Amino acid sequence: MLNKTIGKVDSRPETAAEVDFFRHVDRKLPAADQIYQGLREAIISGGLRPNEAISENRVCGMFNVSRSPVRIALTRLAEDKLIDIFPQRGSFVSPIILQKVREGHFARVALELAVLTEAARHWSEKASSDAKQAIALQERSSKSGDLWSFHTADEQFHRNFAVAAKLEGVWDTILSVKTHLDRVRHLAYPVKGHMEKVIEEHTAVVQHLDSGNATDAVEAMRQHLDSLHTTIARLKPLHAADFVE
Amino acid sequence: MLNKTIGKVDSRPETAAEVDFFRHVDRKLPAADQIYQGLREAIISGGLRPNEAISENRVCGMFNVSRSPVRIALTRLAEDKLIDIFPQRGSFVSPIILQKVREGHFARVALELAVLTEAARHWSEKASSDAKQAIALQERSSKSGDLWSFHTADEQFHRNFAVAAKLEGVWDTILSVKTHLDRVRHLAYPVKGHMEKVIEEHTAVVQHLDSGNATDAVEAMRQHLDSLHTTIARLKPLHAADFVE
DNA sequence: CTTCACATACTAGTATACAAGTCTGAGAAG
DNA sequence: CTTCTCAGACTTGTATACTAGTATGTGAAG
Repeated sequence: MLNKTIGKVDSRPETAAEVDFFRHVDRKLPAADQIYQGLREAIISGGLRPNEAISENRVCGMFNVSRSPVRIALTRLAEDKLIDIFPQRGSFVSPIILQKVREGHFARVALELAVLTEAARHWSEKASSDAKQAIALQERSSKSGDLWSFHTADEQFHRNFAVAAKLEGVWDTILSVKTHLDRVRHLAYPVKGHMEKVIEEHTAVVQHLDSGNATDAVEAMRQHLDSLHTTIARLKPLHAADFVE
Repeated sequence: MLNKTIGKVDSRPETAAEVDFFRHVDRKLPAADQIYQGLREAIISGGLRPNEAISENRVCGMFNVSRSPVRIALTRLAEDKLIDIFPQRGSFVSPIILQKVREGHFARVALELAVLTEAARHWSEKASSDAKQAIALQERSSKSGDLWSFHTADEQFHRNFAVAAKLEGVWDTILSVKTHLDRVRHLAYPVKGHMEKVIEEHTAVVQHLDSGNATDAVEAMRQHLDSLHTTIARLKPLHAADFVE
């Protein structure tokens, strides 16, 4: 089925990033979606580094597909500002743009606090147990040192409030504004004690909600979210080459 | 340059919507972007109606291009939830999903009020005159009855606050959450007195800011944004076939 | 008349071919 | 050695060909 072009690309040696992150796509599902998700995770988690060249043909080799689905995926990543496409010149992983991180943080705080206020009005046994389950998952990931599973459990925790507020669609918006924060966050995870601190702050938010104190829960969440600011200040000098603005 | 396939499609009669909204693309700029923008405007403004079939080949005929850039554009529209793609079955303009409208409204209010609060802290002569200029533009569009230019002037007015707050990127987020609201809004414009009311409310917000009263400005903006709720309640029975949920 | 089988004409997903701009390096001219 | 030219190997953008799944209408069987 695949012609010589694919065969040639497939037979060349792959870089470490490609071996670690990418496997052949499931042919029963749309290839473009799998490529988009795979590249997105790789960029956010740092497997593909800022300013790294990422030509369409290279991605074809990573996933063993043609350029058609690859182009769809790259266009979506460009819309997310995770890559920059320069026509006839190349495509590159975006640097981490500090202005975008600031704006993403601003939007995330506004949305999450509004959602949390609404979630407090609908707080239930189920919402509480779902939140605690997500925290337990983070504790396991923290002990085993699995950064990506800690990250997904974190998202599950925050997403719960949107579900509880019956505003699940707003979570998709939060996810998209969070994108550039997450790139910074993944630089912070290796820091000793970071995961434990996050778990403590999550626990505090749920305790306030369980005791019916919405105002304190919102304030605890605001502090939790704002702790990213100090993280950025600490990381900026360590990764100057990956940041702009 | 173009082959017989395009020629054939090009020679068939076009529907009213196609004649009104679509012209050949500018070959100096990326076709996919122009197709995306053109279709997006057509869907939001109602030129392409909810549930209308919109196959890739049909779009090829509208813009006189091949399927490659069309697929890019349709994929992006699907991500915006403006169309639904059913593999091997067809693509269709999404119905107006009331849950998405509610969630979009919730997110927009949270973001715009946060932005406005920040803008008030940086309020300046220039910001004030820019806002008044956008209002003047809306007055002209209102008198001439140009719905789309009224809409773009409305966006310019709201965008000003993001610029004043030095959070221009947040406006892009507001734009994307606004999408489904705008589809409803365009059904509302023909209502007598609607545009005049919007202009009054905009004027009130600027007056509060000019007199340094941030709290009143935020409250006036909240009322302005919430007026959409009554609009939806009024429109829902008139367009039941276009709405779901 | 009803129902089932199948040819046909769609659909979107994927692969490939071609177009056109950009960078780079080799080699000749000075 | 320096500088210019140009061929060739990239890049993304666009067009076309092919794959496979789906809807529909026609005609035969009952």
